[in-house]
Amino acid sequence: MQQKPYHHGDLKNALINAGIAILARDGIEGLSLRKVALEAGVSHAAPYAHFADKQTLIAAIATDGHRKINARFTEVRDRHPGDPLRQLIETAWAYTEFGLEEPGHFKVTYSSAVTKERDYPDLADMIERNFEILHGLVERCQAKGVLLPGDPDLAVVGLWSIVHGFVSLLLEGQVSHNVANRYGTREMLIACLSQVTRSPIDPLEFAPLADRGR
Amino acid sequence: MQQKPYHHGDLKNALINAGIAILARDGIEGLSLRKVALEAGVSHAAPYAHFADKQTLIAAIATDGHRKINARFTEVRDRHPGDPLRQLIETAWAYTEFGLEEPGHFKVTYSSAVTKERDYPDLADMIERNFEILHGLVERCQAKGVLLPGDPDLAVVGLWSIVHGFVSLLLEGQVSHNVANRYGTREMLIACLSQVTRSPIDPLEFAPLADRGR
DNA sequence: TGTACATCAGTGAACGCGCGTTCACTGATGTAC
DNA sequence: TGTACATCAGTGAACGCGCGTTCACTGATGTAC
Repeated sequence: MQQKPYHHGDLKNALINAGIAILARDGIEGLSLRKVALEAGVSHAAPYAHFADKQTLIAAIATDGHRKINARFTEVRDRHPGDPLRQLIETAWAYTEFGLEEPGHFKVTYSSAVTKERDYPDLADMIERNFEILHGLVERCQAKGVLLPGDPDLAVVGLWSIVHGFVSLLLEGQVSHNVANRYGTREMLIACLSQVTRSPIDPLEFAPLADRGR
Repeated sequence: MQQKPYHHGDLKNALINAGIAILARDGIEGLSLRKVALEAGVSHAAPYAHFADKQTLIAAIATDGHRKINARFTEVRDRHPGDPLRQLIETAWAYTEFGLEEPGHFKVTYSSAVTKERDYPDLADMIERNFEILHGLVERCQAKGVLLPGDPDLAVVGLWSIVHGFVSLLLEGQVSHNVANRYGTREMLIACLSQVTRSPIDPLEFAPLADRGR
């Protein structure tokens, strides 16, 4: 096994993962093609064999982010069949966890850094699939009286707004320490969700003690 | 009146406004000290007479953003005394309008581009003043049954999350065209708010026809 | 099985650019006497 | 009122840096016969 084969084998995916690693280390501002190449152990021109330009790499990283979210969402949906309130809460929590665990990747995934979805069909496809998961979730919640009736498209926007806003405010350090020090992240999320939810949320059931103060 | 007096007179504020202009034209990525100086009609080293470094200028721009939000918030509060639901909706709308009218300025204002509030007392002060306005609003809403009872601090986080998330998703182009083309911005905002609100919102009262399709 | 050749992935030097920051300077202003 | 001088705001050249992208190249792989 030689240490440095001339041909990498799977450089395309290696570059995507290198990009994610850079995002984790240096944040969204620190993402450059040259760093990505260095991280992947390859010369700085090598990425151009796999990506037309920086934008295209970013689109691939965003697509990967949507894929990870998709995996989390479907896992939650399938784990709690017939329990829309639980699905709602755990889906929101999965989104929050992704944001807190990989802030840079999260921001790229939901930023306009990639403007033209039209040019990246894989990305547009994943975005739509995730929208449809939320759509189904919202419909089930409405059917059980967990959410108000009404156009589910609007309800998705409302639900997504509150969770996305919550994560964004946390990541940007906007939530006053006065509040964030007194409650755990999951507690705060559940407090946000209780405001939109039409059935009361029992804190003992949904915010186990293990999460208090987290 | 000579065209180019050697001394500007009010360069500090001129630089802040130049920065806001750059943000409007080139967005948050395009903000550089050199462009700001050029925009203000001054050599690129001149800003250092007024700001220690780029961070400090950004902090001043963010402070100005919070000040503008503060002006909008207090105006709304004083225009609708004794009507917390109206105050809630118009405060949310004022926030949304600021975001849509000045996306770059909005993003800088609510980003972690300036990390250490501790070092910018004016900024921290404005942030706290705006938090307190929201705090008062939420308490009035709770007292009238517009919002659920509970720790007002948590309710502020929930309310702010939904509005901030809504604006962020709009600015990042994440709201599917399928939805955004069918509803006006104000309609969507009010749909989001109806989900948190405990008193129903009459669309005819709060989303006048003039705003439909906007 | 062996050879010629096309194809492909990765290299390293080079390009031009805009950036934040510094530094010695200069022009204007204000104050002390 | 006039002069000397300290203070201050703005200038322009220069620094070193990292960036995206290009280009001629080279090493490895795969295929045709």
